[in-house]
Amino acid sequence: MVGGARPRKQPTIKEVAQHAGVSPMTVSRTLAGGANVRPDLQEKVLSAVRELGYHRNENARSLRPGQASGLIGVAITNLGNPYYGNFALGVEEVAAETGRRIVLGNTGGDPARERQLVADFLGRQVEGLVLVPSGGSSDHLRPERLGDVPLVLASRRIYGLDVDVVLLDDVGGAYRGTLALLDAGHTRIGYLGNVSSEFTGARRYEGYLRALAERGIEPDSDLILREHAIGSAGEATGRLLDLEDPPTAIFSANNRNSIGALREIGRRLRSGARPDEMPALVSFDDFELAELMPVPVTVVDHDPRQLGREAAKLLLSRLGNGERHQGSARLVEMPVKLAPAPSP
Amino acid sequence: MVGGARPRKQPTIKEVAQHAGVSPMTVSRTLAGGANVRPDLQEKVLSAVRELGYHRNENARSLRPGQASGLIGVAITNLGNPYYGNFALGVEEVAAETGRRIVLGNTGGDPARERQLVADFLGRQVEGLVLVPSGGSSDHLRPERLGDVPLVLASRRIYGLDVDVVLLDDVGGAYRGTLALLDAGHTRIGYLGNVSSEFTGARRYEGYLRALAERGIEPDSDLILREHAIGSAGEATGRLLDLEDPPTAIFSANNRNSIGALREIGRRLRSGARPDEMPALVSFDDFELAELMPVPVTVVDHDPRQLGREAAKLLLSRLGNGERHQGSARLVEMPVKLAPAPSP
DNA sequence: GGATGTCTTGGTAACGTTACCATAGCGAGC
DNA sequence: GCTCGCTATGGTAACGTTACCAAGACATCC
Repeated sequence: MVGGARPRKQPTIKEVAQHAGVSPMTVSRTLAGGANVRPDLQEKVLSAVRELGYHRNENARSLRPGQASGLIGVAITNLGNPYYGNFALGVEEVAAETGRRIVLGNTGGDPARERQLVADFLGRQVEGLVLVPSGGSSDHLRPERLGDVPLVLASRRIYGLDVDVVLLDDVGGAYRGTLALLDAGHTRIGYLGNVSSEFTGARRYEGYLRALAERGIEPDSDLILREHAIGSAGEATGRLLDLEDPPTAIFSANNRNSIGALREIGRRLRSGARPDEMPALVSFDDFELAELMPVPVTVVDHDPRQLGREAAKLLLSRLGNGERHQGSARLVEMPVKLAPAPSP
Repeated sequence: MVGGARPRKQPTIKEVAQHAGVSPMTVSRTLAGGANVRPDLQEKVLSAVRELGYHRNENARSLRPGQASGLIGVAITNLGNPYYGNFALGVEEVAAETGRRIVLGNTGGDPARERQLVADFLGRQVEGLVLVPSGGSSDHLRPERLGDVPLVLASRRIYGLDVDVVLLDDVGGAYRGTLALLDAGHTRIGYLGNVSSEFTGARRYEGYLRALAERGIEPDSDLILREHAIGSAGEATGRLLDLEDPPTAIFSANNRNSIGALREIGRRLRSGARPDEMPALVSFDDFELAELMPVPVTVVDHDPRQLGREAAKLLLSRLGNGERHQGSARLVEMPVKLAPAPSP
């Protein structure tokens, strides 16, 4: 085993041709399906391919005019977050169904990094871009910069940019989640807001307000914590619970906030607080084992993978055939659903 | 806005050259750093680049001999799982630090899909491969198939394949987790096994057995459920709890099993079971809010992102400079740690 | 048998880029 | 003034691939 054959560089079509005793064109034709190539030659070619471990050089292939690269550029803010992981998975699946691959970049929410990634993707001749925007300037996404490469935005839209967008039904989900608390008899409902994404944060807040308004309840600014300055969701929850007239329920606009809130609630219960003093919780974003929590938790559930699939489908429809699909920008809102909540 | 400029195809270096009134070579040199190009021409070139929105065609660039593609192929089993999402993030980060990008494919654990992805990656001239193997034949990973493209395996190793591997310290983690239960006075410790990955499953089982052996406890086959035939972790937990002499603690070999076990425990508590009748749990794989669970949960915590970073570093070290790093295969085991456990 | 058509094969050029070579300009040194 | 050396610029070829064209082989049909 030791000192075995040196790794060889990838063989070219020329070498395969030589090995099979035919011209490169015959190899090319065979690999393209074998039309108008004698079966015996095809076999010779295919066994040469197997023997040498040959793979067509896709980069060289995509160089030829009219040949697409088969790459989709995907830039998301945090791959480690299961939400975006599933989103990327959805994009990957749909891309794979058409034989395409994704080049993936993590922006970490940094606009500079996003610009860099987009430039790199364009250099790699991606056929399209799927992007979870990081905020900041959107100059690098203007049509004259992207040329003929279509773009789909996800989770967040950029005003003034006329491109396809996929979003969750943030407003509807927050509305229905809040309404569920109101229907259960709660009238003092805290709002735990969104630091990470102002756009979805604003939309979810809108849903919360709409539900309150519908029941004629005036929003109480003491109960609404959506500032960036808040140290953590746990701390914010503590502030809500320490109010003179604390909320009996909390609407939490995202996963991170929900986890923080539950941690704080857990701390207080361990310190001797009575369970019926603790608020019920509605969480935008699902999380596991919600049913085992010490307070009733309702989740606004959604499917980020489906969101990714939808984004990819929008993108692919813009690639279509030769002539670009020229329809105007579309906005897709994916439905969310309330998971059955234990009564408060 | 409507009927605005048609999207143009990506400009070429030739068009930039024409626009700037120089030759393509001067453009190329300018973009390569500008050595031996008059400053005034450089400026002309750069403004033509900006004006046309030009990006170098990396595919064409990588066609030239000696030029690397800057792509790393990454194939994982399930991007939606935060474990693999974070793993991929780690690989992406390290790749990005050297200006490389990752092409990502999801195998879904399907060996055929894995073969297909690897072939595609090779066709795209990736500089290296990072793979979470799906099992099945490994013919497509033999050195003569990969040529000069280095491979790093993660989470699972393939015997007979002499390549770099990164693993968690599965044995040690399971050993220490089980030992913690023994130290807390448990003697009947159930084992909830791994369906998804036989390799890590076997290693974790080994750690469990080692801990028992060290304390002179004979493993009881009634307490050990690691068959594929088990319907679900919840059902398996039910079987353990329904034993005449049920375990007072359970070691669960992965996240999925832990969640299933906790769901079953939750069901029984809601049906009136007494909390002190329920087993303590040690879970290999962290999960959020473990501290809020109705039974004491200790987790064997680890950092999949770091695992990904390590995998990428091993890979990059094989790329090094011109001549391939020829050292023999390395095996890296990433440390895990026990999260502080509430006493049982 | 000759014209016509179909099938098979190979040569050539081009995709976008840059290493290499050639050339021109210019200042320094004798 | 002539060479030498250096800088700046451009032309050419090649990377691996395949569309297109040309040409040969062979069968078909009148």
